[in-house]
Amino acid sequence: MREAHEARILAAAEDIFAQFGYNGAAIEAIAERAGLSKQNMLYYFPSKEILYHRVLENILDLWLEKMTLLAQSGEDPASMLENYIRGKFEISRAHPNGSKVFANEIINGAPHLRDYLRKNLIPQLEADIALVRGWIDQGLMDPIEPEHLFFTIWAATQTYADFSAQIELALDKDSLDEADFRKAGDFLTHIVLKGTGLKG
Amino acid sequence: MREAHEARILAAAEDIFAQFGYNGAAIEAIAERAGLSKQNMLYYFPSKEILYHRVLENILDLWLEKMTLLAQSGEDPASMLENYIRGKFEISRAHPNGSKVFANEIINGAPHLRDYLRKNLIPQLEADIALVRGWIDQGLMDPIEPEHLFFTIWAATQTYADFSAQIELALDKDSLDEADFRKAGDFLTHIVLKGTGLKG
DNA sequence: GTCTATAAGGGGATAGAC
DNA sequence: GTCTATCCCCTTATAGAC
Repeated sequence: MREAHEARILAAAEDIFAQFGYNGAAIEAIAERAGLSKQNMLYYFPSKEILYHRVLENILDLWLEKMTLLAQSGEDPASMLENYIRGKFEISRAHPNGSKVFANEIINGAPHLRDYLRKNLIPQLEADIALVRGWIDQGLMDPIEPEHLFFTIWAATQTYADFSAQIELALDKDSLDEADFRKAGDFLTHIVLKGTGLKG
Repeated sequence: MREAHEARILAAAEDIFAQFGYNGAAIEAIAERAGLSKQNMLYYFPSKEILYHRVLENILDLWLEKMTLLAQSGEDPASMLENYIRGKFEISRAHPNGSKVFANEIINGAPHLRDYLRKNLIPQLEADIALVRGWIDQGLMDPIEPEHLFFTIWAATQTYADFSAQIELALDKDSLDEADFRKAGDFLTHIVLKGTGLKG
């Protein structure tokens, strides 16, 4: 019972925070979307701040769990990198609102998130960078700067969630479907693998 | 006099809107940064909404003026595309806060901007896409989907402005300098030109 | 053009009955 | 756990003197 309510509230909060940002989101709007009164929702999440933290946490746990290059199952660099890219697109497709909440937070300087990122994201990134450097040292890959490879992949995959309004406008569609994400994945995979010298 | 005040207010507004979003930005904070009282600022810009519109307008005019592939002076596709990429990086470097205001707006569904983009951005994009299609038809370039090329370039260049908090954390720097932007530009240029078959 | 004062509303949070 | 009622602060915007 409590669990079901919390889940509905968290889902509603993700939507509203994504659309209006932290300050623009009214907790009353979140409660309404979850089918509760504002006061009742405050029984489950005593403050807006606490609710927001929980939403951010959920997204980040999901991301960090799945999104390390090292966790990819491929045998060779090209397929590991492709798996990583496809995986990030899949998260963007499946959780666009979570991505938007995160994006809002980072754009505003990551006031709630700085420490969490330093402790959790950065170490993963360092390990992935070391892996790529190894590939370069072995002559498997062009001598690019691995940091910028990751920044570019993150940006290019998340843009289909975060900037969907602009992309929908450009593609003249009401919403992006799986085919759009597949094409985007095809494109990025193509230029990353070929562009880094890993393939063709 | 009026002009000088308006310019200071607009600059301050860009900073504050970038950091706090539309709703989170207090006009008093903007006024303070501009060195005026809130009431006095309201003499120049009668409402928050009007001020925000002016800030958005300024950014977009700058972007649209400079950022069409067709406007690049290069002779061949590779140098035109490189100029385009370098130009977008330069705007990100020079106007990070403008980029953030724009990003906030798009993430939140572009409520103030939808019509403007449809009228101004989309036609430019269509023309640029047609140009790239021409290169593909002439066999100068791999048969990629031009839309996604542009989405990727936009995302990868703007991320150094919008997500600077994350990137600074990853690079362990207080702020990004020209060298960082140059390296980012080198990387993106390399994988785009090589990845699309335009070079090397 | 700039100031003091204040109206008007929204929204987060609490109190307390049931 | 849910409801009614309410407090209180923050913020936008206006009124009016100088």
